[in-house]
Amino acid sequence: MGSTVFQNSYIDMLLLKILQKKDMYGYELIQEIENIPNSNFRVKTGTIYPILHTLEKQGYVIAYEKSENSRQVRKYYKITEAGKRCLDCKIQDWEKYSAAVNYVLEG
Amino acid sequence: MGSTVFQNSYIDMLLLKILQKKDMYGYELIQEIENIPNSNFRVKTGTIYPILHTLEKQGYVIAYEKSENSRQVRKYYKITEAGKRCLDCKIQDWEKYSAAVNYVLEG
DNA sequence: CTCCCATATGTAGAACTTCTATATATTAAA
DNA sequence: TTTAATATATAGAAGTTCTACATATGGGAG
Repeated sequence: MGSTVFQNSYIDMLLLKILQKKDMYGYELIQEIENIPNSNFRVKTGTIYPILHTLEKQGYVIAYEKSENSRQVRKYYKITEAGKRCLDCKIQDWEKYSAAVNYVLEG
Repeated sequence: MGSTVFQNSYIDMLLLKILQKKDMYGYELIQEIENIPNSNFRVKTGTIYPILHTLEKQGYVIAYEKSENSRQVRKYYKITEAGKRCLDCKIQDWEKYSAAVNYVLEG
């Protein structure tokens, strides 16, 4: 089955994990990721919006629009139960992957 | 500059790290990676040989042919000083990356 | 001896993921 | 009023890995 271990940067996992804490809109997620301390992470809009659309198609998040105190409408994303299960899988994959990499580095 | 944090699966790093321990040929490296315990890593010949050729062009490894006790000629790869410096950089990148991912997962 | 499988290296093209570049619209500040 | 930050979006390029195939040697089974 899917041993696509080496074609996975775990952005999806990070997005789902962040959304597990609270609903956010795309632009907010970009800043959240770029503000991870000591990371220097950079995610482009051309990366994140398509990923969010895909996660939505897969049923891992649900999108809804919300306008706070003005006409400005933002598209919020909420993690679903399926998304939480998917997140658990991806976390397991990550732990297995990072443990294996660290095994080589320490061996 | 290169903040391409999310397009790096660290196969190069693993190869260089393994070659730091001892010289190996391509097929041997594949088995070495696939035998990492609890990893399920799978690397295809179509992945590893081009990467080795690239590492060679970059001057991070040197290739030499060796035939042990028969006509069978194998292409061994040896890490260079530049390769060792590159490895140190990649390890630092990995540690930064994995620490940041774990920060999100634990946060 | 011959067939098959594991070993061993290699390449072309597909597929997937992320980046670059651009477009559009709103809001706040200079 | 014009600039920058906010906010979403898409097309096409670039980078990385995978699939599939080609080729060749060596060892074991029959």
